Amino acid sequence: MSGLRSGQVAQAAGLNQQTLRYYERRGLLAEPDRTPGGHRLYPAQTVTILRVIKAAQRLGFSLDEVAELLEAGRPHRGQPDAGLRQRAAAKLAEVEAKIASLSTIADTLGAALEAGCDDLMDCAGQPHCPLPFAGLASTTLAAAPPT
Amino acid sequence: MSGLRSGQVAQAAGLNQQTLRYYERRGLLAEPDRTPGGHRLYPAQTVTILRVIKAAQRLGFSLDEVAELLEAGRPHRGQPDAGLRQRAAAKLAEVEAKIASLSTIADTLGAALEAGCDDLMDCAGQPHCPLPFAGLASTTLAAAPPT
DNA sequence: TTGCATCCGGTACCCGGGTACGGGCTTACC
DNA sequence: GGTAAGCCCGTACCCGGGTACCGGATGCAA
Repeated sequence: MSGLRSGQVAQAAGLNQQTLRYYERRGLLAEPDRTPGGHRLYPAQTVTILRVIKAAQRLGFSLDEVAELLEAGRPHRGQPDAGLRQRAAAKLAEVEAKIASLSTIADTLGAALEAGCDDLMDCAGQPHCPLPFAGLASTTLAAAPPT
Repeated sequence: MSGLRSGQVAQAAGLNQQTLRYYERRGLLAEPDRTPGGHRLYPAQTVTILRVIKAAQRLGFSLDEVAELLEAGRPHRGQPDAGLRQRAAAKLAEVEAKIASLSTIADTLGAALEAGCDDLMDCAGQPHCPLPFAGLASTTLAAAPPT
């Protein structure tokens, strides 16, 4: 019933132990139990958590955002936490915005390929090729919060 | 017909001069002409290029990748560069993969919201909530090149 | 020609996200 | 009990992408 040791977890999740400790420091991973000697004992669930973290992260969430998401998705302790929903909903909107932008890019790339557009710059700068890059850029910038 | 000075370009593109020089060092921006005194004189096109760079970058391309894209999209000098097409096509595939992943995440978030799934971890770890996070994670990992 | 805004280059620093290293203590197994 | 593998913590380092600071040189206009 001991749980998993850091090495096992790390291996199972495909990352290294330093990273586990790092996530722990960052608050992404709860502090696990310890053996009497001080070695970490992780619940099996941890591997799943790590996968989730990695997945979210790969998709453009920062560790802080991931932490937020996890936090947001945590069991309501006492409160029917509507705040979580809001965060989740906000994230959803973010994701959708990213998808939209990426779709634009994809279309653009596709169109460029199709059209034999050989110089992205020319295309973006001149009206002969319907490259929405520039517009996309400004749109994106306008839509984005002051980074 | 002096062209634009770094400050103007920077302002027009919404970033600062250091960044221009940085991009130049990185090879994203060609070295511009100079005044006799050594001040940079950018062609107006540069602003567009910068917008493109920013747009691409915001969408998850690293500077190196952006450089590649620009390089790829450059006029064929002598060759009918099929290589460019390939790169562009590869990027397109990448983008589409990202979109797919993001869509999964979006669906997941949406489903979680709908289902009143309050703890992402529980959901991801147990079958009662159809959260594809874990699967997504492994899929993504498997599909991705050795980062 | 003087003067102020700009720009130059170089170097140093910041942040996010890890990763490596090293000395020392646990665990586990024989 | 001995010994190797594994883990501990702290600290330092790496990379990407910028950004800041600085002293000195230019640009440009009055």
